[in-house]
Amino acid sequence: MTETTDSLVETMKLLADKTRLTILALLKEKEMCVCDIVDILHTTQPNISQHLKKLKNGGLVLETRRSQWIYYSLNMDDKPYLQGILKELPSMKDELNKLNPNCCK
Amino acid sequence: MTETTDSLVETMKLLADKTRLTILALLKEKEMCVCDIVDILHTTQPNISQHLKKLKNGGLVLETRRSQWIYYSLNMDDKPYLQGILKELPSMKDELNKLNPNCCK
DNA sequence: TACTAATATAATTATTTACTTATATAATGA
DNA sequence: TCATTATATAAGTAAATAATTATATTAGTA
Repeated sequence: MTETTDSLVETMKLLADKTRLTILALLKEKEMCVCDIVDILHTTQPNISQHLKKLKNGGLVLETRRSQWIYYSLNMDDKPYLQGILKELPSMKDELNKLNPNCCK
Repeated sequence: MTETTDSLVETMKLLADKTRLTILALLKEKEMCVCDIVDILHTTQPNISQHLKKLKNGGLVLETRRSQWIYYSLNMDDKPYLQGILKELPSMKDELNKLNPNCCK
């Protein structure tokens, strides 16, 4: 049940960035496509794309393609301690309401 | 009950380093003085001292001086989610047994 | 097939940060 | 007071990394 210190450090590095932590907070609400996330976080698409890649490689998110959109979802399966961390973050519900209705349509 | 994202990021940065994470794993077992930690981690005293300063500033450890030694102890009071993270780390009990008996004496 | 939209990748740059070496401070004891 | 031990601080360097800009890939559609 105990992880190696090295792999835990790698996971903590993923969480030690505001953009990535906010992405995880968003995905806690619901799965989202890249354009949704770019919309909310006010940064560039390549920036989000690179952060998502890191989160995916670290096993924190899963991706599914549905036609031209790629949806990302939170994966806490093998990291139960994530729940306690993400619980600390403020709710992102307000941001979800502001989503561009033309995104992923 | 929810922290700001910024302050959570700062805490995650503190955890995203192998030396600091190992220090926390050690302090989970018992409070220790600087020379104990230097002994176990095979690095230099200034290096440990600087890591301890960061952990202290981030509120993750407390320090107490007892004559010429300064003891550090884990402080999870306002960060309950730390428990779940540190639980993932391997036990440090073996390292404690190897401690130099002349340290802090 | 050509065009557009969504997303990923590559290369560059600037910032952050861990570690090292040298030095300073603080406490103890002769 | 002087010497020693424990710890902290300062300055410099090298490595890691987030963001930007440009370009590539993939899917859908006319």
